[in-house]
Amino acid sequence: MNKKQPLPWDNPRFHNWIAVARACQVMGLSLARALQPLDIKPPHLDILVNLFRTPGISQQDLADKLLVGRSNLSMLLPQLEKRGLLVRRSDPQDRRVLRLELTPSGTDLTLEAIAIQTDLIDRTMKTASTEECNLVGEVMTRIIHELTRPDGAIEARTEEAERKKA
Amino acid sequence: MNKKQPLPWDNPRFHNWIAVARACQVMGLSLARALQPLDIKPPHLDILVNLFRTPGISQQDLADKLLVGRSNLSMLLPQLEKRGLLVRRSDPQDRRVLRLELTPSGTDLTLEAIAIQTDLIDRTMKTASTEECNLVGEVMTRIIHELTRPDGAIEARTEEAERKKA
DNA sequence: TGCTTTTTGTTCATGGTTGTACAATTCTGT
DNA sequence: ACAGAATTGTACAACCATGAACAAAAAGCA
Repeated sequence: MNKKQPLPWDNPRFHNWIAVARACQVMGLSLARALQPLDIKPPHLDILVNLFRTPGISQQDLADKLLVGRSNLSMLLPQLEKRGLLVRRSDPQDRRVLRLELTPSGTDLTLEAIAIQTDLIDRTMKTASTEECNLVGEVMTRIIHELTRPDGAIEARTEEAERKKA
Repeated sequence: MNKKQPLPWDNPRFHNWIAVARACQVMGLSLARALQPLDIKPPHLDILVNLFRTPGISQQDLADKLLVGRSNLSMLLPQLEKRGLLVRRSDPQDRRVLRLELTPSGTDLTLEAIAIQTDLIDRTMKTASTEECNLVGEVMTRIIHELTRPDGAIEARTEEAERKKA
């Protein structure tokens, strides 16, 4: 039954990717800790940064960008709105969508959070040269493109997505 | 108030790290999908692989390796044990600890899952040469070491951890 | 030995994420 | 114009992960 299964510990792609995954995990934990003083978590930061760079985006488009379910944003956004960090304005052109925008205080908080994140990344990668960083980013970009191709291994097999194909 | 906050979009360390984070996210989603036929999820795979490579490990040591809370394993392990994938044998030397070990069928499933993961990684990184992979792993390893230093930004600030310092 | 402290695993309340079901709105094709 | 399909956001139940509180066992120390 075992159709030749050599263990992959010596496979360069395999074990180096494992290092990538672990680095992401520890970076995520460190970021969560570094953001505690601002009382936000990494998912909130993702939202805020996207709103900063793309004001007026809809909840659905934001969910697509972040690769999370839109129900997730339906829970998170009202909570950030109550904190006065953003506003959800109904679009007169299409009354289904809510256009998202940072408030001034939301923009301030976002800039603070970005500074914290940038500082963490800079300190963490201080031993990597610009050329090394660019090569890493190059490899990662190819991975992302490979996995997000239309036939890629990424789309969730939900009923809604199945119907969309038909 | 704004003490010079240039936006980091052009900072090589910053934007290349963002690519790393996104690659990890899409790879995690893809792995979850690829593992569906085996009815396990990435966290289960992490557990199984560690048990495969370190038989007889205790729950606490496993939690430390995986960087998750031990209460998490207290929920997950009995469920994997009920599926017959592993056994938890009480240590006669120290009757507090439970020694974890894969069953034969657990080993089989682990090998299948590793094959699936290896295949996914190989396909995804096929455009990256061995040298590129090794450089990526090198950079990631330095990041991990930087973040897991004793004074690093990783340890959770829990009451238990605070007491340990005193 | 006795007493305190530490360690291990479990239980439980809390909060986060997901997918599904649903109402409101817009689009499509005839 | 109008009925059916598609899209947007919400509500909800299920599942996962976490930290705190706890009981049992071991270790440290007088």
